[in-house]
Amino acid sequence: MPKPARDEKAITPRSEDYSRWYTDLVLRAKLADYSPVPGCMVIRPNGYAIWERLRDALDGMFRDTGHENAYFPLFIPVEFLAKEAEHVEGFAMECGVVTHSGLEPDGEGGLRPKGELDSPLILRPTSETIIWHMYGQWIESYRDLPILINQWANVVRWEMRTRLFLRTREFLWQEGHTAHATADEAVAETLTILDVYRRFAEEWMAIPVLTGKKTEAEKFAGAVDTYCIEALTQDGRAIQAGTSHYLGQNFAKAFDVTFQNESNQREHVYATSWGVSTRLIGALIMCHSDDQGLVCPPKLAPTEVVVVPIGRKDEDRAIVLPVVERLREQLAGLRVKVDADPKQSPGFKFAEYELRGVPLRVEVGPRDVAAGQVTVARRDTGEKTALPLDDNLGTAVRGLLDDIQQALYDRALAFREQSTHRVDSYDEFKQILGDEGGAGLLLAHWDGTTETEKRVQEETGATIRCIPDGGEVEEGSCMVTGKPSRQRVVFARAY
RNA sequence: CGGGGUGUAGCUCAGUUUGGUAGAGCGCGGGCUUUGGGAGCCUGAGGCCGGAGGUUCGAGUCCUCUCGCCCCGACCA
Repeated sequence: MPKPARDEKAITPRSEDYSRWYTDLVLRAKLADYSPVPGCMVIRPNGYAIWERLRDALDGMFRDTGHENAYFPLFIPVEFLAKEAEHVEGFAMECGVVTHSGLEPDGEGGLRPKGELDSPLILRPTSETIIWHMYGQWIESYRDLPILINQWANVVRWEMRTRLFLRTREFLWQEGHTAHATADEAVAETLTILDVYRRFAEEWMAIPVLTGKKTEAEKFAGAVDTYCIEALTQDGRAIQAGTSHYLGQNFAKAFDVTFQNESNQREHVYATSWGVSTRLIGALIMCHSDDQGLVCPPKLAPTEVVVVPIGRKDEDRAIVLPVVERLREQLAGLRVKVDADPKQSPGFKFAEYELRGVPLRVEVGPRDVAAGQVTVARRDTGEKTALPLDDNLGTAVRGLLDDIQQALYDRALAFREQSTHRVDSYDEFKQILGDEGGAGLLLAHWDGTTETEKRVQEETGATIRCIPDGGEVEEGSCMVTGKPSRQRVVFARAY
């Protein structure tokens, strides 16, 4: 059944099907595309540009906190994975494994793997094992510590159910791996990074996040403690946006990495690891965007301002284009794109740059020039205002970008607050959660056992997202078992 | 791997009931007219109808086999 032309050009509205809206947006905004290999994605220039901004900002923050970059290989000997018991259990099932090298004709016009490797290699699902193998060779004394290394890399996890940016079989991320002489120092490192992640989410992505500790069931395979930043999407689901792990001496013991301390005693090294991935782009989309497409915070937007000159007749262009040039000078230093392509209509361009999430659009037409102004449209609110074409224009535009950055954060925070519920009984919990879909964050008492946590997950689909930091001590009783609890934890359905 | 669905143009799909020249919308190329919210008209290009076998004078359509993909269940940044 043919729909009206207008509908065919729009993406699926959120109210109709949130998950289709998300996929439509990613594809139509040309952020990413499906790959011929199921579960993998191609990150297209529009999406990769966001990743680059995000990466560069984080990279600066890592450097500011004393870290340096390095690169470890994609291939890991399979026996490395076996060395840390919990780690194996967590990752064995989702490892891609390389068993052959070379190809030969299969006799049917195709190719088949040729030489079987003596020992299979795994594609890193994360790099703790190979890194700790190397650290074992690099660390002898406390004088070699700490080691504060980060790497930007791809990793492979053979997931069964995938979604663009949120869960793919190969994804890009950064993984920090640090080695310390004391537990205190390693824990401090874990928390330093957690704070970097929190600040990054809030200040760059304009996403308010909860920070906290994961439960035993949710923590990283091989960690002593996993800390996380957890965000809330518009459809009321929690999304883990970053994790920072205190690994204790688990990997040092597995790889026998020891150092001599100042009193000449041998001790196992203390470790941390921490990471954020291209999933952040998924979180960004789900937190801010609307039915018109991507809404990108100015600080992360590859293009902050798009200038659309209006009018194709030569006399119109003669009036408009000089003004555009003047604008370009006033906006120097900002990421500005001027789209003067005469083959596309202004209306098309408006819709297109809204789809792509450009925070601010400046329209310059003959009517504006005649009135000594330009028309400025905010992506976050859709609001159009006229700005006088004078020497303050550059300042005004910069001010608007700052406003948008702040407004996005404020809006997301208000939404989170309004979507957070304190619940005291399991009945109330189930009622608020409903049968399916996101239902916000539920703060409830929990008895601290994995059994109860699993039961809640099986019965409601909600998981404990974190035991929040700075949570007030409040004597209570577990909503399920009635056993004592001293703090509320955060439950939600999650991505 | 268990349950359900679906394969026809780049995309979304009609056509299959009742076998008879391969279709529409969007997108794409060219031309003219257009330009303040996804422009209009004209004109083109584009298909091994998932694959193999069969029935038939004739198969997108009927029969058999096969393959791919999608959705739902166990895992997950």
